[in-house]
Amino acid sequence: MGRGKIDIKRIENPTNRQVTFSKRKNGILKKAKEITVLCDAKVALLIISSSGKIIDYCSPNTNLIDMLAQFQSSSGKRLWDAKHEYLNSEIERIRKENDTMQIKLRHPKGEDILNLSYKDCMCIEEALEDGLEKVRSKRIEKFKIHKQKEQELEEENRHLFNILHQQQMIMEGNARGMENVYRHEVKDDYPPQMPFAFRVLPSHPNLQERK
Amino acid sequence: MGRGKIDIKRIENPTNRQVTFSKRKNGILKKAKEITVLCDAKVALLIISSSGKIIDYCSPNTNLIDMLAQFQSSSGKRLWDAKHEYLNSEIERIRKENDTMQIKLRHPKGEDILNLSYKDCMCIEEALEDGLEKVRSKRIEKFKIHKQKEQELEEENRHLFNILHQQQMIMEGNARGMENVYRHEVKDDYPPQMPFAFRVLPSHPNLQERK
DNA sequence: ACCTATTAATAACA
DNA sequence: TTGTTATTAATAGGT
Repeated sequence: MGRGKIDIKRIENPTNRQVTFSKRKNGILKKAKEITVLCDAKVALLIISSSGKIIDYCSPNTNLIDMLAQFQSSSGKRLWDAKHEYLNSEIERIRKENDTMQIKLRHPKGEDILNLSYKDCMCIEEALEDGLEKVRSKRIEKFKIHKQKEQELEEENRHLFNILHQQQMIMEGNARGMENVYRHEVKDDYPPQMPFAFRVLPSHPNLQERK
Repeated sequence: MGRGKIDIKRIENPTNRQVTFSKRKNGILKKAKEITVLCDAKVALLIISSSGKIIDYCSPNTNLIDMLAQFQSSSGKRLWDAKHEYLNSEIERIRKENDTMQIKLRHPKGEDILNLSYKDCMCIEEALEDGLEKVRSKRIEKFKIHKQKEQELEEENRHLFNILHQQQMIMEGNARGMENVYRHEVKDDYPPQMPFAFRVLPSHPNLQERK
């Protein structure tokens, strides 16, 4: 059909091929639409040209997913089922792992113990004793570190307090017009308008546990 | 094209519709094959007749899954991606749950403790003390039950032993032709050929823990 | 299934 | 791309 018969083989001329693709694509699309209407059929059509252009069609009374699902279930061929099955089995596997852990998490709380064997019961008890000992020793270790830090901070505080006190003595003396005996030892120039209590606060913040 | 022009509307005569379906189906299939060869295109075609017959075609240089995947990724339309994404997110969610539990399972063993806060450390220690107490009391409970069962079995064993011993005395007496004094008290008739030791075994099986 | 008159599709060209 | 048209291909209706 056309000005001459053609062999059904790849059209080498790219322009020609492109034109033929465009025309025949329309032809197939038309045929697809016709068979759906004439014969009450469902058609899904997907064409990808050599240049990568994608044309798709699906009968209006259905959709691609449904058609593919129907194809899959009735032909037994796998499209996405295989992957779905894999993912589902993976979920089931992890869920089981999860359940096992859930049970293991209850044992240290003393739950679900009675239906265990005496031996398993003993194992849990021993594990708890062992764990308790470890936690306790580590906690004590932590406590010692905190205590040491506290001592260091107190020391530092005391030191800072002394320096500030000294400085304030000088400031106050200076304000009254007295001789500046230790001027060279102090670098900072605090405004002397502030009352003493607001400038020196030897409290102990940061010794409490954060977070 | 044909002996007369037809309107593109549903063919009501079922036989006619079926025949037309068959012919046009072949026509579309031929066109699909031709465009693949002529234009170096890829075609996937799925036709389902009104009676449920499924016809599918896919260009030989590809396959349905690849074509659909290509369609999916380039058109953005969801075929199976949506479900895959859901399943994947579900897997991730459960995995995270899992990881959290893994960590929680390590704490009662005294692991991963040092990077916790002092407060959390104390919490774990207290939970362990509490759990240990519970497990221990339950274990003791179990032990008491076992002990009681053991006593009962020992009692029963003793009783059975006594009966058997009595019976054997009678048997042996009988074998020597002595008078059967307690014949009416014993119902079972043991063959007296066996030596004493093989017949009575007052050992204590089943008192060990099974499983 | 096959036949064939008739319509539909399309190859080549513009 | 789109349109035209000579020519081939598809197919409706009948067997």
